[in-house]
Amino acid sequence: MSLILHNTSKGKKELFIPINEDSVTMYLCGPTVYNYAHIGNARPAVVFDVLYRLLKHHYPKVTYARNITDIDDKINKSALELGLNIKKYSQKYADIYNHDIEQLGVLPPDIEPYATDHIPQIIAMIKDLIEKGHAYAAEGHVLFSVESYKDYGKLSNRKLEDMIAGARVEVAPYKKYPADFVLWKPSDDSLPGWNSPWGRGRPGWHIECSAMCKEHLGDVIDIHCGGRDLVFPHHENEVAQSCCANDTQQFANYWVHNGMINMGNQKMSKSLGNILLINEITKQYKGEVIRWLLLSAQYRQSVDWSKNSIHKAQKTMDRIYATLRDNQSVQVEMNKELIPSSIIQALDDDLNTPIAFAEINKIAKQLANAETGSDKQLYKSQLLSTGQLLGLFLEDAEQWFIADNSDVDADKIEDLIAQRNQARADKDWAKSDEIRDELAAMNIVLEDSANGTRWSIKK
RNA sequence: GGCUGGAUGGUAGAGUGGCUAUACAGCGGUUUGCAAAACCGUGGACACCAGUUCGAAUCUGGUUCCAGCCUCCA
Repeated sequence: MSLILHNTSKGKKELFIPINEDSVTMYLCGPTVYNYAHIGNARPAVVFDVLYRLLKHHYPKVTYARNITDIDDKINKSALELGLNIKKYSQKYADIYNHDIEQLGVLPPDIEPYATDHIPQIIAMIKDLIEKGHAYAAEGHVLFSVESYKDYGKLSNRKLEDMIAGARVEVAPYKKYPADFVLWKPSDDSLPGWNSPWGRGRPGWHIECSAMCKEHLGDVIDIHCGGRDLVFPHHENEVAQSCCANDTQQFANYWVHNGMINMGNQKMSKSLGNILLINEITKQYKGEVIRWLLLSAQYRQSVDWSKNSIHKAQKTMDRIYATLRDNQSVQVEMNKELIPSSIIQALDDDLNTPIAFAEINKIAKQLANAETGSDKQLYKSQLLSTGQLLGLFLEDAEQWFIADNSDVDADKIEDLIAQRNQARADKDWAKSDEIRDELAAMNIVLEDSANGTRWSIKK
C-alpha cells in the first residue's frame, strides 16, 4: 500500500509510514464547545473521517482520538452570562456537535477525550515543563518559554523575530518574552478552576491537546489533523509542549491540515459573523448531500459554500440514487475487495476525493447502462462497496426520494396518485392532469414509469 | 512587512510535457397520453508576458490579481 499525505511540517507530500503497522494513531483537534456547530467544524470531521476509514481499510488497527475542548474563556463567558453551569453548558454543545456530524455520516472516534477530564495530566505536564526549564510561573500564570525550544516555529515555518515584528503578540507584564504563551492561568471565584501548585486556576489553550495525546495515544503519534487555521499558534505550541515534555524530536510524524470554507469570497469565521450552522442546513439537505459537497473538493483547497454548489451536490446524488433505485432488486455483495483500485489509488494520493467521485460517477453510469444481470450486480456491488468506504449511498434508494418530512401527508398524496392512475387507466387525461396540478401545488413531483408512479418533494 | 496556497470551460472541480477528467447547467436526440426521470450525442477552458522544448495549460523566470495564517477561529 502506498498512502501519500501532505505533511505540513515538510511542506510536501510524503509516503505514509506508521510507527507501528499494527497500531496506527491519529488525533484530530475537535471543537471548543460553546455554540452550535457550523459547517467549518464539519469539514475536518468529515475529511478526517475519510482518512480514518481509509487507514482502517489499510491497517488492522487504527486508534483515532478526537477531543472536545470544554474549558475555554468563551465557554466561561457565555455560561456566566446565562447563569449556567459550565459543565452542563459545554456538554450541551458537545452533544449537538456529535449529533450534527453523525448526520453527515461521520463515524465516532475510538476515543473522545474531554479537556476537563485531564486536569491532573495537564498539571503533571506543566510541572514537568517547569522542571525541565521550558516553562516558568509568574503571578499565578505559568508560561511556556518559546526561547527554550530551538525548533519553535518550525511547523508553521516562521521565525520568532518576524512574529515579534508583526507586533501582534499579546504583551503582558508577567511574560519574559513577548511570544511566550500561557499554560496555566489563575481563576477568580466566578470562573471554573482547579487547585494546582500555582494556585486555583485553569489550563490555557493548547496544553489540553498535548496532555490528551500523551495519555491516550503516546508520546509520538502518527498523524495529527486539524484546520489550516490551527497551524499557528495552536499546533506549533502543541509541538513545543509535547516535544519538550516528552523529550522527543517529533510530536506527530504527519501533520495534515484541511482548507477553510468560504462564504462568498471570504473565509467563514466566527469573528466575521458569516457562519452557517450544520443544524440549519440539515433541515434542508440530507447529510450525504452535505458530505458529498464537503468532499467534492480536495481537502486542502478551500471550498466555497453556495446555494449553487449544494444544489449541484443534490442533483448529482439524486441521479446516482435514481440509478440505484432502478436497480433496487439487484443483489449485491459488500466487500472491500470490490472497491475499484482506481478509487483506492485516488484516495491514497492525499485523499483525492474529486477523482474518487469521478470514478463513482463512471461506475454509476456503467450500472445505468448495464444490460446483463451479472454486470448490474458487479457495478452495483462496486458502487455500494465504495460507498461503505466513503460513508455514502447508505440510504435506501426508494426512501432517498421520499423525504421523511412531517409536513407532507403521504396518505393523502398516495390516495390522489391512486385516483390519478385510475383516470389514466380510463384515459381521462383531463382529470389526470388536474390531479397532477393539484399535487404540484403541494410541491409534489410525479414520475410515471413502467413500475408505477413515484412521487418526491420538489427541491 | 513575513510565511502559505491559489488563478482551468456558464458554474464547481481534478489532472497531465503530446492522449475525452468528472459533475451541474446548455444544446440536439431516444423514450413518453402529458410531464418528469433516465439514457445517447454535443459545444465550451487552462490569468498575463517572456523563456526552455519538435511540442507547454502542464517546466522555468517575471507580472497582475485573489485567499489564508502571523489575534480567537475548523
